[in-house]
Amino acid sequence: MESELSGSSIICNDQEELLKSAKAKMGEVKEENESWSSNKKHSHDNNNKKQESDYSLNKRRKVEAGGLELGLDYRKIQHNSTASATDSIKYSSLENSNKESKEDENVDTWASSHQDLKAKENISSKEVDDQESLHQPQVKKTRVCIRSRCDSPTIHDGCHWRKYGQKIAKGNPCPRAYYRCTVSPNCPVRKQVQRCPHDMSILITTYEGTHNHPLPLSATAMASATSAAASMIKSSSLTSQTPTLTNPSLTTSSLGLHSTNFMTTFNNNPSLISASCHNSHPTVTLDLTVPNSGFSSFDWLSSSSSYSSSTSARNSSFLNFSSSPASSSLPSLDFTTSLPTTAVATKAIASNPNFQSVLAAAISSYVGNKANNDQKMASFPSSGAFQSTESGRSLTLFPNSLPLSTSKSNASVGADARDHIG
DNA sequence: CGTGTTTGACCAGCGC
DNA sequence: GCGCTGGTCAAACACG
Repeated sequence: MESELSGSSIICNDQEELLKSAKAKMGEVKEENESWSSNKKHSHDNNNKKQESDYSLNKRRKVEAGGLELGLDYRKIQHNSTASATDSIKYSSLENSNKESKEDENVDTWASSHQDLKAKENISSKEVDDQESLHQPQVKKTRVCIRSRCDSPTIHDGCHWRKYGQKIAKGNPCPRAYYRCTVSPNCPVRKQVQRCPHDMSILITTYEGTHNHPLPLSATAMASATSAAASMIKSSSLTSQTPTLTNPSLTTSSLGLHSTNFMTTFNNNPSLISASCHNSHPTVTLDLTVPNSGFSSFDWLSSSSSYSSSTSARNSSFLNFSSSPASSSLPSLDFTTSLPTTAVATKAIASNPNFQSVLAAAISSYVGNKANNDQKMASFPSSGAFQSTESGRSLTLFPNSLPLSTSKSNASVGADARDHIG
């Protein structure tokens, strides 16, 4: 299973080589630059100004951010976040088309540079790249965004990450952290972590790339979810027909009762789903932070923590899918036209097996995590999913891409989101 | 000493 | 062309 999952590529399997060659090129360029860097620095006032601007801007933003960090002391902000819980819900459910789009823009501009490099290099990679080049020539990498309520700096997804940068993004007082996978030296996978500016309790994690190495068990659930999500988008974009489940390991039958129940509930409430469409990056987003009906009975709704018990009402999921217009979109959906389409999209997505697989994987993660939490697990969970030391959490796969005027859907799965990072 | 984080600097893309 | 912004690099630093 592990190899199976690790082999399920999210986007492109040969990014390693792409990055290698790209980096090699960058290295060359850098060497060239360094040979004349002194000239450059002294002769180009613009650069100096730019540097000062960069420096002062970051300084200013840091001051404005008031020392905010990705980590979150829930107790400190509880009243705040609780008070803003409804706001957050409103934000997510009512204003998602606009505000969230803006937020997504902030969060989802990730790794475009790699795409640019890729395009520039015009490197022919195998499998997926071939498909992408053939069918999605202008589509950027698929990304999977996970929104979760989490008081730690990042969610623990089982992989090993190394932080390589942090930036204060425009429009968000919270810093955005950049991580790369260090399980394998050349693993191209990156992730971006940022807190939602409208609800500091929500952690937005965006994944991009495909692991080129076997994953630890604890990471397979996330990998499965992201892989399936990306596969769904890919298949949706590659064919006008209903996409097939590209990851056979992701079947609801293998995900346990909760997943099945969720699926049933979800399918019985197609209105909980909607679709939105953006340009550029096809992104899948699953947001379980928005309350909704029909899922409150899940026993893995944690009530063990003061936070979760007091805020269980807002523990739910919010499911979204979006894809690039350029890559078409979900089957039977025309995101470019009118938007009673939301209802149509909702149904189409709900019936999309890939969507279900994504959902199932995500739910599986929670279920597994919850179980592991209950056991105060200290090692990799056998059921996959996240590794957490706290009970209760909510997971969100979120589609960032575009602000198409479509409204977002919500499928609630209340899970108190308190992902914990290791 | 190895590993990971912090943070100022740098670069490229994009919009005006 | 210029400035803004996001993403990345890499030296310095922290930690076990």
